[in-house]
Amino acid sequence: MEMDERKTKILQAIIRNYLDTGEPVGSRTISKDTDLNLSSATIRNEMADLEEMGYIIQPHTSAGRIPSDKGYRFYVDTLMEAKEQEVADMKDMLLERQDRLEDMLKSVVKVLARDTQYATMITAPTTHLNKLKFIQLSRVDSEHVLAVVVIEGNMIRNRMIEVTEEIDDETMLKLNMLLNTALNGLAIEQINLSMVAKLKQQAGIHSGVVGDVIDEVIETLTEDKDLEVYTSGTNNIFKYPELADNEKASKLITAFEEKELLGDIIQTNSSDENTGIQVYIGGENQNSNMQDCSVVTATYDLGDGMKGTIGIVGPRRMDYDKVVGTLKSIKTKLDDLYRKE
Amino acid sequence: MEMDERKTKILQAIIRNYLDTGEPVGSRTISKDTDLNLSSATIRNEMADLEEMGYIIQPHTSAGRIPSDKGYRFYVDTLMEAKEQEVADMKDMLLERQDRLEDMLKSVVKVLARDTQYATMITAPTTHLNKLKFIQLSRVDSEHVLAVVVIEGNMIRNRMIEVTEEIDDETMLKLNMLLNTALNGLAIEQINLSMVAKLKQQAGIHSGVVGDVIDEVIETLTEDKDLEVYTSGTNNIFKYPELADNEKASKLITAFEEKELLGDIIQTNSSDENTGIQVYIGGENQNSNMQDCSVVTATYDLGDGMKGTIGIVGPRRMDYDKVVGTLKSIKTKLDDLYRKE
DNA sequence: GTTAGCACTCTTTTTTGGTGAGTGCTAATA
DNA sequence: TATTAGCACTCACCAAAAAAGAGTGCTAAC
Repeated sequence: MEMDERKTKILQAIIRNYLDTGEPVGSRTISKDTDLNLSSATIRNEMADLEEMGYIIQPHTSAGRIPSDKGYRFYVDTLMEAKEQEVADMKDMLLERQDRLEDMLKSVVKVLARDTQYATMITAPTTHLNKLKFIQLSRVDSEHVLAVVVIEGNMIRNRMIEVTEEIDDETMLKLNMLLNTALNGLAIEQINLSMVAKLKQQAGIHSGVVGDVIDEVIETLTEDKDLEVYTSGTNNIFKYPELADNEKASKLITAFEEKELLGDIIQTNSSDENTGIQVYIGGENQNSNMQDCSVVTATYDLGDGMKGTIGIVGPRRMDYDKVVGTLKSIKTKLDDLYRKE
Repeated sequence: MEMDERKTKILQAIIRNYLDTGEPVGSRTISKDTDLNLSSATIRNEMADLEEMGYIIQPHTSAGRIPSDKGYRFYVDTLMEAKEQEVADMKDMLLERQDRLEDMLKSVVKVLARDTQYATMITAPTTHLNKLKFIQLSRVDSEHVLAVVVIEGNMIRNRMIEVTEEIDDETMLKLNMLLNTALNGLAIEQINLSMVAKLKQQAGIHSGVVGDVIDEVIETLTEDKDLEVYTSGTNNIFKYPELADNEKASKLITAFEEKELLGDIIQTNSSDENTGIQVYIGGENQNSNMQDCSVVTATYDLGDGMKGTIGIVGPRRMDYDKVVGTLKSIKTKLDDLYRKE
């Protein structure tokens, strides 16, 4: 059987209606809602076909139809009209460009959650071309040396190192010189054991400190395991009965608290290169706790290879048009924001 | 009417039983469960008295009794036997002393949630005697200067500052000297406007940079607003029917996501000075979203005035003995841990 | 002071029957 | 041949009724 224009129209009507109401939609409704001028009986025949083709499902005999994952997929891929959505407040918020990236991200998810009424997550950007930019060792007190590591994209990490030996100012300067000269501009692949050994040797009695610093550098460069994730509007899942029963809600809450979702997705990131937006519908989700949800993600890019992901999680019958539109709009805003510099 | 030994025993039996089952407990049960050898009829009389005194409540005629907040309070204050509880895994975990405080805290809440089956939170320690220990300015590239601020207790903050003017190494050194000499060892109260003005003046054309650094210093010293909070086991609330209905769960989830609870509590911190442990039962909670919960908090102290709070949130009928015991044990472990140095 | 006995209350569960939305199928229609 | 009217049938949903159970308060006896 083939999809023709009339079937498409009917499917679209069914999905639109279901997105609105959340109730199974019957033949009579469609007969009245579309401009096809067909009786409910004819619609029923068509609906039987659509069901056979796998686009819609009947929850039980004598109920209307609801879209299947395949149906939603068809809708998202070919029927949806995602117009860019302005997000209230967002513009002002981004213009202020809060000086702490962290605060900015927190605001974004918060506003996004309030605007869409779904649960939202965002990952802090991680760079994947990780090059070491700068190392600074400073003596804080007689027992502590502070190592500050800055990588391309101005991500900063600190490590307080305990030292047993006394280090005078001059030595400190030398160690700084030594480390910066040797390591600056390098990526993780370019740092090897013999290099480390040589540096330690050059540091003489301070090889311990140098070793610790290098450990920190390596950790910083390879770090993506504990990527920072901010969430907002988790409670929104209770607005959708299909997610709100205890068992499902519990799983979702855990997934949000553990911030596991976006990590999973980023792993398998086959994000659409054109738009940077990806839609995962119900069973399409890898994560078993998300099988009853749809997830829409957007990859944002702050330049310098600093990329992060925004995710919106809602029920299957989420308002894809709006969500995709909103994400598109935010994505471009974020992309532009830092690129302008 | 007065509390006598028999009433106490009966009250204790009622509470113990209710903590176990979550069902209203009837006179017959108590008659069998205690060693008083009294008939259910006698128990009924006593229960009527206990109700009159406000220690127990009858949800409806012809149901058993459940403890009131006052009843729980009596139990916690005088009946409970909180024996220190070993937490499985915890010992090993702390011995390893993960070098990142953050990871350690995350592990603590996680283990705690798994062990108690309640929802848990922990705040990163904040020092309240905030003295500036050390400032380090470094040139990262031609447009960026990195300011690192360390305060007593080795809390570190970074700020990347954009500069328009070129700054050579020597000037950098001078600025560092200037700032450290002027500010080190000071608390927020000791930094005043005229001092800032003078510093800026001494910095000449670099007054902008100095101003930014001082802003960051002030922010760091006063910061306690966005105190870091880690949570775990939020989903545990679904294990207790009295918290699991959608509306209540939603509120709780939000409170956890927004991390508002511990902040509230820390504000009004009248923490028991002897044990550092505090119990808030139902309506005793300030936070309106928590009126159906009990919260047990412990203040831990890493020395140098670095204090943080652990919170365990569960239903009114939480296992106070176990929770208080566990918290005591963890608190002492944390207190000892860093003090040993 | 304690207890047995009993009527009474109130929740919870099960049963029952009715209602309505929606379907699939058949036969008539354009 | 495609569409439609008509109709019997299915099934979730709701409300009312009935039954079961747990526990109480009170009275009278011990």
